[in-house]
Amino acid sequence: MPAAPDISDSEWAIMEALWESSPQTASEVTKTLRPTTNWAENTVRTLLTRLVEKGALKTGENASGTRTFLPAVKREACVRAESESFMQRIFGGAAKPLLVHFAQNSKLTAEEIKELKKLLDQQLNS
Amino acid sequence: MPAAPDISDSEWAIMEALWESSPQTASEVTKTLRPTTNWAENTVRTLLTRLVEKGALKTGENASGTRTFLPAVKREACVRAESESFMQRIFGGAAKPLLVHFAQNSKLTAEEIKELKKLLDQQLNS
DNA sequence: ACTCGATCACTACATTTGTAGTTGTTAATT
DNA sequence: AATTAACAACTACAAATGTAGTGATCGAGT
Repeated sequence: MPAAPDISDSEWAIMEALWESSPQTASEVTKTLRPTTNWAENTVRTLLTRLVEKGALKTGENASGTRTFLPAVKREACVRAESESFMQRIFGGAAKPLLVHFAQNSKLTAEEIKELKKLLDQQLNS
Repeated sequence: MPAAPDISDSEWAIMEALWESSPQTASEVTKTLRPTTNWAENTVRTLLTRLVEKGALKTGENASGTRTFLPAVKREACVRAESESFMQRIFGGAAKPLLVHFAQNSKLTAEEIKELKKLLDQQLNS
């Protein structure tokens, strides 16, 4: 599996669309994102091209011979990479202060808190 | 308190140095960061200037009349802003998946897990 | 007074990012 | 066949970022 490339903000939106459902053609992606971004189709095409260059996407063809795009890297890998670099940048690489920060600054429901506690317990036996 | 401005990667290193100890002159900051970054003094000066323009730093003078720099925004506010935008970008703004991710992907010690659980409990009564 | 090192204020310049526009080709439609 | 709509491939261009270099000034030491 290829290393997760650097994916910018706008590019991330494109990736999400394709992780969500792929393959898609450029115009399909544009339509998918239209409600949120309102980008011109050429903008989407530029981003798609850049993502292919970066190795984040691969291309194929649909039945009518139109180029389609699909992820070449797993979302989970990219999330891990971005998370790692964020944690490094802001929390000096330490997970605990990060978790403390988000635990304190988010309004979590009682239900969510219960689940998180359970998850932490599972981390213990491993 | 001023809104937290956008602080880039390199700039963040400068801010950390000054949150850690301020005021500092440009050459002091350079020396402070030298071990980690090895930046030329002019690089540091450029970043300092940009941060002042952005309103992230203020300037003063030391006894010898040399310009000094000090934070104009609190670290905690910047951490919150960066964290917020990261959570938005990668986890669609939802805290729980983020917490799940980091809880699962970090090797936490038993001690840390205990502390985090306690912290989560405190979130309950509030 | 001259020189040297520190400080300042500008300028420089390649990359990356955000956001398109322009041109050429092709396939479907009158 | 001419028109038009998609699609593809380039080109555009400003702002932000990373990383300095240059030239002017000023105060300290010789």
